[in-house]
Parts: sequence; structure tokens; C-alpha cells
Amino acid sequence: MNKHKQRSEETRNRLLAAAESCFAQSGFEATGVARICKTAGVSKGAFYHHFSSKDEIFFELLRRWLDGLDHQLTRLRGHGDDIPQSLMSMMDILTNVLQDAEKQMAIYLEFMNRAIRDPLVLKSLLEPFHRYRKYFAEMIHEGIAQGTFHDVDEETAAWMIISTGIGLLIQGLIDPPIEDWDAHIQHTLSILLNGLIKR
Amino acid sequence: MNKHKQRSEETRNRLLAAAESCFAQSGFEATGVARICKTAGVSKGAFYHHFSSKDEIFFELLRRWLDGLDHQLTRLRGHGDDIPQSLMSMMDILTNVLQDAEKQMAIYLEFMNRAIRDPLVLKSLLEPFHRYRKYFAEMIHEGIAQGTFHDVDEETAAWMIISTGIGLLIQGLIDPPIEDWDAHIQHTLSILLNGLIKR
DNA sequence: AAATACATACCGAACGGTCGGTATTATGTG
DNA sequence: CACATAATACCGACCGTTCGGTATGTATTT
Repeated sequence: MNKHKQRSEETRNRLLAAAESCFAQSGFEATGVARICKTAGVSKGAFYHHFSSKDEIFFELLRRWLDGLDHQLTRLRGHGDDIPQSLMSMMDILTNVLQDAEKQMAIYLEFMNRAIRDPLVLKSLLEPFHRYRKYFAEMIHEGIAQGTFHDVDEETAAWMIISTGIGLLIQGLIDPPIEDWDAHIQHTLSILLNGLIKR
Repeated sequence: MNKHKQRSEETRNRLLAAAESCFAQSGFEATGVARICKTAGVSKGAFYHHFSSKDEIFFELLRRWLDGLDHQLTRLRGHGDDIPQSLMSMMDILTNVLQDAEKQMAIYLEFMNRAIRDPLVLKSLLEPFHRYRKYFAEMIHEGIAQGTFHDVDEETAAWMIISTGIGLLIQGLIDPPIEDWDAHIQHTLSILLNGLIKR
């Protein structure tokens, strides 16, 4: 029961990787199951042995991504009460997302694109989205209470932080000559924090 | 020579409207030409009489949208040197885009989604994008020269303004319970300007 | 032998696009 | 004016291809 499991898991991962690459390259609809199989170097039989449909492999991809985000979020949770600093480190998550995805980023757009049409995808996407926003809003609330921040509307500010993240991601996707993501993001965040911090 | 042109143009517009609606609802790939025709209430023959391919009608839609943006941009160009005020009015363009699209917004995502894959779409999208960014950067440069703004990196700030716009659009798409776009955008912009204006 | 992990061959549906034909309108001629 | 001719706008059956998915067979491990 070992050789089987090993081989099986490897095939499954190859399929997932291939699907991710194909979806990022051509989008969900334009990608055929046949091409995923060819990219993975396996047959259609193998595909339908591991996944019941093209949809299912997409959902599995989405699930893994969201799990990764969640993992990063919980790892960063609550260390110290220097709010601006915490905000900065929260945004490191974004940096990670932007950097380690790089060429595969296009699949995020695919996630969003499907989310608009498919309520199930929407729900999966929205839940962590809201968690993020809530978390940001709490931090800003705390910052205001401490007197560090201006008395801005917390919800709006949280919205804006996420907006900035999404905007950066998409601009990075569409207009890619970004040499130094890290510096760019730092720059952007400092402007954003400037708008929040009292001086 | 009149009845023909009239009827023809109306059919063409019906097809364009139908295509816009279908693409927004289901995406480009998932929308069949047949459904566009059915929505428009005309035959396939009519479709291929007016457009040489499904691609072409998509490009026409994109072209019209970009033309609209350009029109709004040129109408607002250079009136007064109150930089923050000008910036605010520039952002009115965004408000317009967000509001008058509303239900049809999803097609913007489709534009972006295709831009990643199709160099031609990308070029069409990128050019006005760059124009916007350049324009914002110039305004910020002027603001810095006037002493109104902090000495931030102009390019980064321009990037950020656009990022905010895109982020708002996408969040509005995915997470729609926005009752009052106008107030929301005003709020957001004031935070952004806070980060730029000296006090 | 039984089960697992795949490969191959194939199916019906749906796709974008074509094509021969018709109905309506504009135009040239007497 | 009448009437033939040409051009335009449109119809809808149809074609080749590709798609997601299935049915069935085979090799390998337990």
C-alpha cells in the first residue's frame, strides 16, 4: 500500500501543478482537460481517477491557495502593539503573495473572475477576505484609540488597505516591469500610513 | 439609403449591447455567439454580417469603453492649479466608471483577464493606463513643487492612486453591498490625500 | 485473487464559423 | 411614372472540430 500511494500522490500533484499553470496561462474555460493531462504527462484516465471533473481540480487549487493565506495570517497574528509596525508586517503577506506567485499570478484573476459567476467560489473567496478586513479594521481601531492614527472611518480604511493590495497585484500583472517589488510596496505603504498616522 | 443604414445600425447596437451583457454575465469564453444573437433577437447571419468574429465584437466593446474614458479624461484636463482639488475631480472619473457600469462591471474584469493573454488587448489597455499614470504623476510633481505635497516618489504615488481605483472596483464587484459609492470613494480619497498633503 | 492506478478509445453535445438563399430598399433607364 | 437591376441586411440549416466526460482494458502492487 506504499508504492501505490506514493505514485498516486505524485500524479495528483503533477496534475494540480499542470492545471495551475494552464489556468494561469489560458484561463479556466480556454484550458482543456486534455492539455492539463499532456502538461502533467499523464492520461485522461489518470485525471478522472483523481478528480471527478474539471471544476473539482479548480476548487482544489482555490482551496489550497486560501489555506496558504490562512496559514500566513495566523502565523502573524498578534505580536506587539506597535500598530503601524503590525500593519506593515501584515502587508508582508501581500509581498509574499506577489513574489512567490510571480508568473502564476494570473490564476488569482481567474479566481476572481469565477467568483463573480459562481456563488460557491464567491463564498470561499469572500470569507477570508472579510477576515482580513475585520482584522485590519481592528488594528486601525486600536491605533485610533492609542492616538496614533487620525480618527478615520475604520471600515473604509480597511477597505482601502485591501484595495491597495489588489490594485498592486493587478497592476503588477498587467504592467509587469516591476524590478523591485519590495521597495515598491514599502513606498506605497509609507504613503498609505502617512494618511493614517498623526504627527 | 436611409432605412437601410438606420436598421443596420440598430441591429449592430443591439448586438453590442447583448454581447456586453453576456460577456459580463458569463465571461468571453463561456459565451456562445448563438446566445449573443438570441439575446439581441437576431440571427447568426446578422451577427457575422456585422462582425467578422467573436473576437471582433469583443474588441469593439473594449474600444468603445476606452474611448469613453479618454473622452472623460480630456474633458477634465487642466482647469486651475489647486492640485488636491484637481486630483479629486480626476477621481470623479472613477466614480462615473463605477456607477454607470454597476451591473455590467464584470466586463472590466474580462478585459483584464484577456489582456494578460492577448498582447493586442494588453496594448489597448495599457496605453490609456499609462496616460492616466503619467497625468497623475505630473499633478503630484506639481503639488510637490508648490509645497502642497510631501516629497514622495511621484511614480509610486501615481501607481497607488490607480491601485486604489482598481482595488475599489474589484472589491465592489466581489463584495457588492456598497450602498453609497460616492461617500465611500470620498472617504477613501481623503485618506489617500492625507498621506500626500503637508499640514 | 483483489484492488489500485492508470491508459486508450470513444461518445454526444456544443462550439465558432460558413453558405446558399430571401426580403427589403436603393438606383439606373426609358 | 414604371420597371428592371443591383446592393444591402438578414436568415437558419449546416459543417468540421473540439470539448468534458465515460467505458473498458491492462499492468502493477498487495
